[in-house]
Amino acid sequence: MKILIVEDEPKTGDYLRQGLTEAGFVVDLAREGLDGLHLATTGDYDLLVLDVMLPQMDGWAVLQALRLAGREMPVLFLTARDQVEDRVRGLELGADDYLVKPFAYSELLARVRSLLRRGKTKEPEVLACADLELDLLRRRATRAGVRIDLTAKEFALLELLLRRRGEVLPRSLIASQVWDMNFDSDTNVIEVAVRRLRAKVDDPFEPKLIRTVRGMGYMLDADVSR
Amino acid sequence: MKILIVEDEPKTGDYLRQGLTEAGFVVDLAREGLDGLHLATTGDYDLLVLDVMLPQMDGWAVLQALRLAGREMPVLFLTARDQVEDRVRGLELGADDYLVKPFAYSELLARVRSLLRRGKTKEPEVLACADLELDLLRRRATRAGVRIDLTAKEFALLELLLRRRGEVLPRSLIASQVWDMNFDSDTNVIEVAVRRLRAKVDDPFEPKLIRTVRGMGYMLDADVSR
DNA sequence: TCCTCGACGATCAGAATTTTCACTAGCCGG
DNA sequence: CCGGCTAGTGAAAATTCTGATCGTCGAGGA
Repeated sequence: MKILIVEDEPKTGDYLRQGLTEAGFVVDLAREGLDGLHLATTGDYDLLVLDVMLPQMDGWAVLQALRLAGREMPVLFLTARDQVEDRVRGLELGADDYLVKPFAYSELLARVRSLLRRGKTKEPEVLACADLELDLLRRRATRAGVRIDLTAKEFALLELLLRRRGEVLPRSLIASQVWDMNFDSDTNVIEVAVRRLRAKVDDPFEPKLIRTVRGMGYMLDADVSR
Repeated sequence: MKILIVEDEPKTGDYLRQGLTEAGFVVDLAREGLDGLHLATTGDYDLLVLDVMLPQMDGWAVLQALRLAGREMPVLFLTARDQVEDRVRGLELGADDYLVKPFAYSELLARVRSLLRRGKTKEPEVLACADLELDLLRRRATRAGVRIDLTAKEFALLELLLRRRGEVLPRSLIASQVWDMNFDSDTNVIEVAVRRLRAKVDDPFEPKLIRTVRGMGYMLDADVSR
């Protein structure tokens, strides 16, 4: 798998190159937009990692030119915090996913792998259940059209519940997914987290979506039965 | 590599078995102390994962009997939170490392690998520099004999600094090790974390050990030069 | 059927930790 | 000596965890 990185900032560029190389990809790195565009149109890359902020020719311009040239490989955009609007703009131009700096290495790998796996077929970037929606790209939730701000843990928990909607998720699973923890033990972080999530997502609305399954775990479902 | 787990609590047991199996180990699981002891003395295991709390025959008893029988394989003890005293007791009896429940999967793997790697040769479990000591097992720091309580992040940071004592650690390295983050960006978490660590570890003492290397990063050293 | 007990989950407030933000101080090159 | 950049600082905000207590469901017995 060949990946092209277009990133002017040396540290980030090296970090990306090293990280992706270690993960077994073949990586090229362009330090500025024009070089990047040139390489991207000539070379045979499976994925492009593209910084939004570039001197001279910025990320959008590169992306636009690339698409005009008929190149359809998936593109992972790197954007700085508080540039969420960039994302929307980029999405319209045909970016495939976003990563907000600073980001965790595990996050980077996950996105890259996901993009490569699905190729051009975009996987749903919005999870939904009844009137509850979770936009994975914008990292934002909505219920009945009302925007809901979620913290990292809340987001992770809701994402898990939505991805496995209709299934009962045992605490141990939730713990291992959301906390990377083995739970045995004497803490009730999960209950508290569910409480917080409910307060935002269920309390002000009907019907209640997060259901407790006694002795088993939690389930998210729009089912009206009983 | 063959590992024996002795754990009565089904969830934890299954979690451990599954986790270690997936990591490529051959795993046996005993549900109670006596079974565990029997298997451990008969079978040919490279490592024992032993819960402290067991019905009938508890972890210490198993360990003791095992050592009496001349079995010298490394032992990883599982203890519940707030049982730090258990640790001391276990250490005296010849346990090799501890894991406090609940624990992260990554933590488990790290400990297991480390124990297997070093075999019977215990690697230093206390890092030190001048009169500053960091006890990795008890997760406790000490300076000039004074005990210092550290938070998770503080501990991780200090451990990193101590492990690479005398080296200048660039921010990007610290970020990737302690935060698993790519830093680019506009936050100063590292500065703040260093500040907090200094407040505990350096402010009340002399000489100052954590040095700032302008434009480069941070370094921990007892060097008196300049 | 109704009651009681015990286990499990819910809830809340407070504490601890971590992050963000705004501002200050210090170093370095010109 | 003057900016301009880098690091230090303090305080507030945000998030997460802990611990205590309360409520509720359901099994089993009266």
